[in-house]
Amino acid sequence: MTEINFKKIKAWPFQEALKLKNRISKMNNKKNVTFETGYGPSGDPHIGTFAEVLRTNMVRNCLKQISNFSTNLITFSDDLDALRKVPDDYPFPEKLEKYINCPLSMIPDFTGKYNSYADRNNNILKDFLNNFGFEYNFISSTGFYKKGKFDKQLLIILKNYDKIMNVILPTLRKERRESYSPFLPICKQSKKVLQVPIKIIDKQNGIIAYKKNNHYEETLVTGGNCKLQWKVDWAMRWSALDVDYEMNGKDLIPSYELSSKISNFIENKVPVNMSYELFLDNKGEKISKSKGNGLSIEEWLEYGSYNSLSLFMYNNPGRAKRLYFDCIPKNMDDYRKLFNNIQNQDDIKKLDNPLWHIHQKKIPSHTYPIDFTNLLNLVTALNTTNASTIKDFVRIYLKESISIAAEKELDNVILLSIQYYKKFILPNINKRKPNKDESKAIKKLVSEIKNLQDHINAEDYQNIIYRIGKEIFPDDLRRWFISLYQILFGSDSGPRLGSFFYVYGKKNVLSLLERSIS
RNA sequence: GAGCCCGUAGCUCAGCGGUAGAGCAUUCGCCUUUUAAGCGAGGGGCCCUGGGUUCGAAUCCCAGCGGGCUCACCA
Repeated sequence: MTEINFKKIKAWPFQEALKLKNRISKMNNKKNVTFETGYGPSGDPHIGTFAEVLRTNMVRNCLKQISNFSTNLITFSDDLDALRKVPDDYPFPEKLEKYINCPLSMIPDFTGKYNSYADRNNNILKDFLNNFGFEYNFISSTGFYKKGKFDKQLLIILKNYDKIMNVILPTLRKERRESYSPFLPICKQSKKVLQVPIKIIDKQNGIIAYKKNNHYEETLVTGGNCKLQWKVDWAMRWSALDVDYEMNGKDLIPSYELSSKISNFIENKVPVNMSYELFLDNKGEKISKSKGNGLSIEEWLEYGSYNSLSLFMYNNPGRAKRLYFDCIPKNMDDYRKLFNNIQNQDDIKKLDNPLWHIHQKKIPSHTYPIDFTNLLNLVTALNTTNASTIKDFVRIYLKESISIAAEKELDNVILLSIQYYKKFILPNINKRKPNKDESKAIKKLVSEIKNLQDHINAEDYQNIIYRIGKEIFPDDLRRWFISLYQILFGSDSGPRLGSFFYVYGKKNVLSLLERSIS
């Protein structure tokens, strides 16, 4: 095996993996490395959450490449967290309204398919992750709290209650300081997560009390009776789950710093961290579920491939990027370019190719045989949503035959291009009406085509078009073609008409022409 | 107030030590049929400014000037 100097690899996941390896190497007896991504299932999974898992997995993949540590990736769902607001796009808002401040995992799923509201959102995320072929350990916060898997850390936090409060309180406003507590008791009657001041009753046995109506109610901090306020919760998880690496959006940089300080009073475990920039919508504003701006995972996948989405997520995580529909064609084409590049790259150069990271070093052997933008032009030019017509034209264009595997990719990308065309191109197309002369010529075209026998070839069509063009625009044949494109397709250029008519079929051609002059 | 990101062609951006790049836009040329699903050729740049490091800086470091976002309530 040749020695590779990984410091020279520029790809960011390798640089992150090196940072992590250096840290881990200093620890004694460390054999397994844990990556964590956390998310709150308060609504449909956000594309940012998804990006975080994707990117974390890329770092994990690189660490495997440069070291012998075993690794695992935790996807942690903070589903004991309370519902604060009903998502705008939720189908049953009035039903959900009643459960404000209740843990997400204790709210029923009103769609009737899952065990709970959180379970639904968790499963949608898991489906996405599975489709991308990730290995991960999904952890439900609720499950861990209830099984007592956080009890040890909860007791340590209670023991160091004052020290932790001293770290947190200065970061809060006066009003919030009055009510703040790292422990949020879960009311046994209302099931609500309470944000109330607490009194410590028994540090040893983990008992606290909070004011309820006119008396003090006692509760255990352990066993899922209390949840931690999230910054403390985060720090607690690092210890309890032994987290070595975790990313976060730049909005959480101050929280990461605070949680790092808090962890000094738990078990002193702070993961290697990377912060990434947030995604922006087409106006340059942060995308969020509540605003519904930007793009969701589903929306991307409706018009673009999984791989194009992965590529977008791979590129420049440290930069604020506009995430909008127009990113899709560019990333579809970039993917194909990089795919072609990687075929001839040596083993070291491959490590810098985004595809190595996207595919977790298992590069596929084929991809779609035509650029997406090219295909979009074609679909636009043909002005059709018929997949087999489009495919026939792609065949003519490619000339050489394609493998069955590539053909499958082609079928898929044709469907995506049709979706894209319907949504973004078709609404803007303006076919114009023919003028008197043009109308006459098209009528003549119709009657000549009608008189031909059924199996006409492309050349025959082309000859008729030329002949009629010469009669009506003897000095400017070019204008004849442009006119036809404008009238039939709503654009100034298009496919060679003879070939198009041939592929499109006599019946379809006649109806297209007749419609244009009606 | 603090933190993060960005300033490169008209626009959107890539490049991140070794000749300044792509797509779109623009200009010109090319259909009596051999890919107009366009094709070919061009124009367009103090790589924000000023210092530093270097044989060499758009690229690395420092300072400044612009622009944007985020956090300081919740997560």
